[in-house]
Amino acid sequence: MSEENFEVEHQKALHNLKRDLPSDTDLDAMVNIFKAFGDMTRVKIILALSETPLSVGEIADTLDMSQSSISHQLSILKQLNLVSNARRGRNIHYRLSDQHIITIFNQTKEHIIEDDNDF
Amino acid sequence: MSEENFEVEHQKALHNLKRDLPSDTDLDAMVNIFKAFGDMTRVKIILALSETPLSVGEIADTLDMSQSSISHQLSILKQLNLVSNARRGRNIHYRLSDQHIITIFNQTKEHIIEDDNDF
DNA sequence: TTCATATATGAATGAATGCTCATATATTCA
DNA sequence: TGAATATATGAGCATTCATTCATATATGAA
Repeated sequence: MSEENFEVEHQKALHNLKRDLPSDTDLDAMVNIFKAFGDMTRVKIILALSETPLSVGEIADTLDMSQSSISHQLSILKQLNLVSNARRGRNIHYRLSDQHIITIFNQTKEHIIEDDNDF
Repeated sequence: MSEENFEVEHQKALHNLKRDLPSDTDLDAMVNIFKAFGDMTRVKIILALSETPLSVGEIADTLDMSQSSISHQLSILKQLNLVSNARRGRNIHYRLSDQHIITIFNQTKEHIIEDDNDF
């Protein structure tokens, strides 16, 4: 494409952008999910749950963190429908609510790996 | 699977978890990328750049935000190799450095959509 | 070189957020 | 029912972080 054509196309795209960009309301759900993924504790919880359902105590044990902290984080993940829970005898077991989550994690890992190849 | 077998498998998985969970160092890169995605401004920047390369000023204009704010956010995205830049005459044009990013966004959108179907 | 334009950057500030501590709630077992 | 165990929750605190403001740097035009 010629330089002039690039400019023309660029201006067209630029003009449409402001109109076409999703609104805050539309993006909110996505941003909130990424916020949830942007914390080491929550990522570890998710990775653990991707192996097997776990009780709050088991997660706290596995991650060497307080019961309270894990419970707080689980409530955030639950509110976003990233995990679900169910009582199982004396405990409450949490599980991933959607396998998409792991796909997203893997995709991100791939991005990082390709990045490292730049050296 | 019987209840007893479930318990046995569960205990095995639990035992392996602590050993197999990636370390903070391993997860750091991923968490940082998700942190970057967990901000409305940066998400909008990325969505805009997915349409066409843009200068700092054009992005600020499109998002109705200050030049300084956009520049700060771009420097974060650049440090994570999510965008790259190149001078183009008087301006500096930024572009997405990897199409993976859009794939991740779309995957996340799908998660949200499936979620909504629960009602 | 001098002026104008585009971008980057450091400090300051207010808001958001993760953890802890104390405590409330809920379930099981004796 | 009462004690023990598991989980949830609210307040407080320290930290992180996004934006603003002021200013520095860099390029192009005259």
